[in-house]
Amino acid sequence: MHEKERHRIILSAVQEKPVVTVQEMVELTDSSEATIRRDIAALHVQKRLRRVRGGAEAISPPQFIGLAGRPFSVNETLNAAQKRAIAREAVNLCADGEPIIINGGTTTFQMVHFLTGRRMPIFTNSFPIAEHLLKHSKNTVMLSGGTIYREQNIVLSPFDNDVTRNFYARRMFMGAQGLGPLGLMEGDPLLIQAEQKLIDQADELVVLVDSSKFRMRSSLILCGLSRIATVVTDDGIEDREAKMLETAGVALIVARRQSSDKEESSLQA
Amino acid sequence: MHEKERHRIILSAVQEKPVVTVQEMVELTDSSEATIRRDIAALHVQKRLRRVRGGAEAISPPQFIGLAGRPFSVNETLNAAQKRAIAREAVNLCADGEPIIINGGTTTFQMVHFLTGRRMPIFTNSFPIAEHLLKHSKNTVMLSGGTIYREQNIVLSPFDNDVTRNFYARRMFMGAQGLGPLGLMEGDPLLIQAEQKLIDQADELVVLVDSSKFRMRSSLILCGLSRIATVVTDDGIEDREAKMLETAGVALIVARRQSSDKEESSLQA
DNA sequence: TCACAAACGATCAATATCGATCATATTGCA
DNA sequence: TGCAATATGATCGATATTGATCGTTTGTGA
Repeated sequence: MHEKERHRIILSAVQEKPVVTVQEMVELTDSSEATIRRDIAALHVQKRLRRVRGGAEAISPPQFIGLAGRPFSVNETLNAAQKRAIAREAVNLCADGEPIIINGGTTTFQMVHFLTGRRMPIFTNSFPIAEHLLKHSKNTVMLSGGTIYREQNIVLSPFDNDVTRNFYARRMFMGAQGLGPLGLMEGDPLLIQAEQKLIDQADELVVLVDSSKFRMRSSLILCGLSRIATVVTDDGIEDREAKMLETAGVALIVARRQSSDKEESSLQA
Repeated sequence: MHEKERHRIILSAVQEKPVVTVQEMVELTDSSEATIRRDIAALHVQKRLRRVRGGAEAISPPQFIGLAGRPFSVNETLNAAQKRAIAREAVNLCADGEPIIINGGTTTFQMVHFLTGRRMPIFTNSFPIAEHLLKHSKNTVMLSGGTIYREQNIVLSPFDNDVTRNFYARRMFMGAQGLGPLGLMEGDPLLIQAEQKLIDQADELVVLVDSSKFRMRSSLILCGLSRIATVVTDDGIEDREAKMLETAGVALIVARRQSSDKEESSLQA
């Protein structure tokens, strides 16, 4: 990864939340601590961010902390490393110029960091995703119309005749609350509604779920496994669950987790 | 492949993505590193791009123009006091719970400051207005769907069947580039398109223009004076111009500047 | 206060990129 | 065709960036 690209990613991340750690940036950019420190130092003298012990913080007022309360940013730190690794693999599936749809959610939001250097038409129903992409990338951003729901952070119209129907993409990316033999499960009826509007606007459905989601259950089923083209998850997935996807004809991508295991292996004997 | 062709490809690539690597260009043009370096060096001295280690980046203003941070930086400070006073009067027309439509623009943007304590359904096609209302007010915010145009800061769909048609309000607020005997004038065709979609969704059209706009002319006419219900402007308006509005049956509200803002605006006709 | 761990800065080797040079290929023109 | 001019590709030493490893500093909690 090149210097400019890292800088963009770091700045992108530092806007999303007020303070980022060196470790997070290491995971995000897949480079060493030393490099990240040098980057932060360089960006600091450029006054593009402020260097603090442990990482960096935004030079300007928060600007980006979730919209309404906190449902977004609370969830944000939960399994952040996994979500980022998963998001990275998801973005790797995309080719420049290829239109994609990104459904709102905390996992899919992580995709924005890896989309900063890309240039593609992106349709989303997530206000924060649209906002971040607008401010930190050159992608063409399209947003669904309707009421902005603060808690879910999505834009949803009660009508069927909105602009959503006029957008088509090869791939749609979405998260979920659970994934089991019966298919994709969601917790919030509002999200189901939003997802159902988008799900038919793309050929391939790519589902981003950390491995804990295979053990989650919910009462609302969005669609069956057969509708899913690809699942991106982390290495916490169990053989039985992988088998389930395989028999359903779902492609599986396991995102490698970058850090967090070094402590274990470096023994003290 | 000819030199000109490579240059064209490189420039095209660097416009699409913020930064391109030498390697990418080698693959794209099927030529050697040395050639690409020479090309980049040549384009660099021509100031068509900026050379950086590992590749090249777009010459355009370092990073993010458009909305980033401050919505409309240049226009923002221009006549800010007047615009604020005008926006205050415009918001004073609204009753809590009454739905309104706010068209994007620098003057209408000022309305957000006076809407922070209100609670009403607000429909807008302006991304910054929606963003600000979301973060700093409890109003119900509805946004039109479509592509987000960075320069104009509006969301516009090329289709007629978007959610805009499903929203109705008593009043619509909009700015303009000029206001003369022939009616409301706008400079940007894109804005005309956006405004035409909204203009029929409200009974009363309220136009917010500082008094300098009475002397501005433009080539694109949005609608005649008769379509306008109310004009809000500042005390720089001349008698002749007020007369013009009166004979057209347009209500006029003159906003006083901040200094004596305890006084109510003088309503004339 | 002390011990400990995390974060830091400096250094060095490995790697990637660059710039210069020369050999080769292509083009333009007589 | 033959020749000169230019463009291109390859090579190699010079330079810059990166990642790892030190010892040191800073923050934390007992």
